[in-house]
Amino acid sequence: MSLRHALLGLLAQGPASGYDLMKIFDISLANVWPATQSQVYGELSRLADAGLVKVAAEGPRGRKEYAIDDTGLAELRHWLTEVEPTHVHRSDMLLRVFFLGRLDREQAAGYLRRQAEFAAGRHESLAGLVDIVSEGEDDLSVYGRLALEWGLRFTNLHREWAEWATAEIEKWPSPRDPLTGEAPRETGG
Amino acid sequence: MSLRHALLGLLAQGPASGYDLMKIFDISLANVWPATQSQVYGELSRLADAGLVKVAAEGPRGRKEYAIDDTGLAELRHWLTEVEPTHVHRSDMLLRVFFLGRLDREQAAGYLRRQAEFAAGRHESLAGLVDIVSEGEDDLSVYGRLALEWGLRFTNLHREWAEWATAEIEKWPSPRDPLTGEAPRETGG
DNA sequence: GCGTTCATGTAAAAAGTTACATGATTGG
DNA sequence: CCAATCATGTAACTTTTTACATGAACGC
Repeated sequence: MSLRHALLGLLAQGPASGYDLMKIFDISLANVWPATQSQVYGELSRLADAGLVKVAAEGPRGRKEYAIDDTGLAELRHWLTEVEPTHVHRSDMLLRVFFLGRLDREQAAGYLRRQAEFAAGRHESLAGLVDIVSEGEDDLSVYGRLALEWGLRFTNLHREWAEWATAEIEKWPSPRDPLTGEAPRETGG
Repeated sequence: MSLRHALLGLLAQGPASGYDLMKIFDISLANVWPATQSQVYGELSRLADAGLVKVAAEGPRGRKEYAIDDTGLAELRHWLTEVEPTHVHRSDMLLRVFFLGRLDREQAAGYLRRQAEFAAGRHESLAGLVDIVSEGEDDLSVYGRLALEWGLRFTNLHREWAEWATAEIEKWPSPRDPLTGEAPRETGG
């Protein structure tokens, strides 16, 4: 139920509408916990039903400003201090790696090279965030910078690993056909 | 639809039952794409309905051995070469980091220290896999070793980052209360 | 007036989790 | 014969994705 806690965490900074939260989400939390508009609005309703937040004010265009309640704050604190992170990672990028043996060596190396390039680009775009985020002294900015540092290290690891893996593959001499040196599988199925 | 492709990828190595696949999953793919028994059996049925795999043999205890079809192989190759990885990461561990400002400095540092320990433990358990996995010369082992290297680097990054972040927090002098040096928030809500 | 931004929702489908249910076969 | 392993499935629920639908208010 992390989306729920993400919303509680943001509302702990101060009241906000679903629309506001969605924007904050997109610029700050999307890298660690993406959420869609439809999810955010739905979860806010459920949060209000459960009494963890309440509609503190209504504005133009049906705007509802939500504020966190004491039960919400307690739940947030409980989640932060008592609930072990799940540490479940899914990566379709790494999943593909297991099956790279279905491709010939060049294609497999190409895949990894593209991953290195992707990671380099992602690293640059995160690096561009550093200046923007370095201003704020609010909790979200201060702690967000720790998460950003994680992102910089991660994208760097990603690139380095992919470059290493590319080189690794390229130095294997077509392992399954030592006699001819030919690649065992070609593009056509 | 990565689960589908994970199953196709495993079946590309040779025929297997849902039960077999589940075991292979648990020891090799679970770190990059966890799946439950109920998901595997369900997806195999759908895969068979879609004509990407077929039941090649039936054994004792209702065992169904699935084999990949040409359409399945084509779909696997298409996924490997044409479909961009989504690069969507969810981490409730990092999500919590954004909200660490709700805790006092010691609690926040404690959280990060626990993450460093967790990562160290995970690293050790992956390192233990190296010997086991270093034998196989089949595709899954050969390429799985690349993924394992990723895991070793990742857990190492995780630990280093968490240690860095702990130190970072500990050197902040209760930033929101420079006059008294007292922590601005205490444990009680 | 008109385009942009603000603002909220619903519906359906896909994916993933948890729990339950059932029973055959094998090895000691 | 009995425990462990093999083996498959269903049901209910939660979470996430995608698409659609609607309209008010603001600024120029």
